[in-house]
Amino acid sequence: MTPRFWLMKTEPTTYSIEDLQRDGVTSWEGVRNYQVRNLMRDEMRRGDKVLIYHSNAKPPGVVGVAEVVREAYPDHHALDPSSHYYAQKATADKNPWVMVDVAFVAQLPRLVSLDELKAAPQLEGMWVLRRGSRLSVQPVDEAHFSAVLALADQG
DNA sequence: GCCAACGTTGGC
DNA sequence: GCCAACGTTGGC
Repeated sequence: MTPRFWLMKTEPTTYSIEDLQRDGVTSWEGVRNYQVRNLMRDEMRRGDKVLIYHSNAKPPGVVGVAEVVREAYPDHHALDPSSHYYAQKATADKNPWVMVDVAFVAQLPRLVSLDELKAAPQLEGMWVLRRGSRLSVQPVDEAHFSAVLALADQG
């Protein structure tokens, strides 16, 4: 099977790459967008590699690498009224929301900022650079994935 | 804090 | 099923 590549956004004030390094493995709960749900449920596979991206950060950018270690399973937070991720319409019988587990792989030697990603011609077409792209989980070409890691090793 | 982009909701 | 209102994302 072909290895596959992703980018996942997280706000560092909520959950940062440092948090992931500390935890080792974490469940990626709280996705409440159907496009993203479908990608996670139908496309994400164990062993897939993930760029971890800090959004709403100064500056925003890619900070690390993770790996999918558990494929989609029900996001029980959707059923918990006390959870920030409570989804009023979800029931135990009909809970549309899923999460995956990801494991820490590496922190990049340095943050590769959104500005740098935009400026890199080899990253043209990367989804995160698309205007108005709001997918918090998105597929990444293998070439783009490698190019981001290469950028991190430079400068 | 602003606001553009865009997904979701709900009245009709 | 249309579409205006509303909510969220996320860069700036």
